[in-house]
Amino acid sequence: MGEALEGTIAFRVVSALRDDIVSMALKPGDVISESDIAGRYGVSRQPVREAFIRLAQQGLLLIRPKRATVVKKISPDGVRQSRFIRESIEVEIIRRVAANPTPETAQVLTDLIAGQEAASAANNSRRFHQLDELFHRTLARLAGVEYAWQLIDDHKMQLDRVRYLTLGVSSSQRAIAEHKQIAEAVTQGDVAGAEAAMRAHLARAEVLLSQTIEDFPDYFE
Amino acid sequence: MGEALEGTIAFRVVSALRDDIVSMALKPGDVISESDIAGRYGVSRQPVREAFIRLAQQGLLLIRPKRATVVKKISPDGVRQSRFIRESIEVEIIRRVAANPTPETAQVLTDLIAGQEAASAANNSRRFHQLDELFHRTLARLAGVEYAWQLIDDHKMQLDRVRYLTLGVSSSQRAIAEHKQIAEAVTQGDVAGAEAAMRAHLARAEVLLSQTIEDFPDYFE
DNA sequence: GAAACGCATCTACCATACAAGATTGCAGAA
DNA sequence: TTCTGCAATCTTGTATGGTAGATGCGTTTC
Repeated sequence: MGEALEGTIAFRVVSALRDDIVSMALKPGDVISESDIAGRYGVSRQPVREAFIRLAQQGLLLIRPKRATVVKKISPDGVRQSRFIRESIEVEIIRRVAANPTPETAQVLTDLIAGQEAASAANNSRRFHQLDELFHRTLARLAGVEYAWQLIDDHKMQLDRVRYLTLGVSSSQRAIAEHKQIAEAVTQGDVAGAEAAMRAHLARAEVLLSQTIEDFPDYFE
Repeated sequence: MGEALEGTIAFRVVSALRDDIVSMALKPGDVISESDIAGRYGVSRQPVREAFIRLAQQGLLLIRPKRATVVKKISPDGVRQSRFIRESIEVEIIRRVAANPTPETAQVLTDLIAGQEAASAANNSRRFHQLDELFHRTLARLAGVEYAWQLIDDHKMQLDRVRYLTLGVSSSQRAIAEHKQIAEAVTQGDVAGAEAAMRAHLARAEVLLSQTIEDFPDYFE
């Protein structure tokens, strides 16, 4: 659904700022001004301003007119609703895929899980994370709604910020086991089972939020 | 999740252009330039440019760098996936509401339906449409995920453009009957029944798309 | 001492000028 | 006639100056 203006200064600024925000190099509550960022990147204020607009629309910045622009604090309720949205869509996806399983489905999913096991054995957590995301995006593709995943991805930025605060906690073994459950139910055409497995998989990360809020109260609103 | 810069020129331009696009006053494929719109509204290019960026991010405009900006044609696949997203979320919403029905729930829903019957009797289609939308948004509020509705609303713009091409076709009587079915299942705590009723309600508008594409091929990609 | 006022100084917003890529159409040559 | 190439003229992208609103602090006043 988006646009395509790569190569422009504004686009580079957007990418750089988004990475800084999601990786917590820019912390929630930090105030940044157009002039500030413009000077830091050696560009004029104009493309920076446009980058601010884009990032504000994605929920990462809060523009307070004539006052300042701040890195948006993480909204616990926003995180909750982002999870709701993700679960709603992913459940519907897994239903559709499980309702019409094909040989290709089984093959692709088992390949991805094998890749995750390899990445886990090699302690390559970055690769593991990439494959984890690819697993979910592939399900969306198999359901014919790849754009829907893009939507989830946008909202996942909010969740990723929380995840970045609690790095290393996730057990890759458990995630792999859950992916196997999902894949098995899907290939057998077990719609209800696939849905239950997906809900369980998504619910597992839930517990972290309240603890994270206690650990980093200044980053939440 | 959004920002809050009402009162600015850019904001006014965004609203005006969005209304023009959704109402088909600006047709898919129409080329508009920053200077063009700026002159038409008596403002400078700057706020218009920012409005373009926002609308492009919402999927209504397509900015082709150094070439032109065009009103985005309607993507049949995009419409299909927007429906998928809406159905996924609204089904999950109705499940949650039906799982925990309260006296307030029943009261609010019956009030809204009564209002729709009044609007239908008065042939006030605009009012009817507002209440129809409010019915769905209220369900989101009752489920505690009002922001999720805002997400649906963004995507509904695509669907609304199609609807605008087929105006007057919807039977308000049938819509009211379906709302009653949904409300009844919800107040009785019938989760499965509420889900089925909601799916049927959302599925009813499906048939229009292929016919609309044949009638207005130039508006689709 | 405390509260109200005013000014310096931030900010984002808007207007304008310039730059550079893309398109169009015409002119000239093959 | 057809193709090539250049130039005028579109477009969006970027830079910069000025404006108005919001803030914070020091001064003044009661």
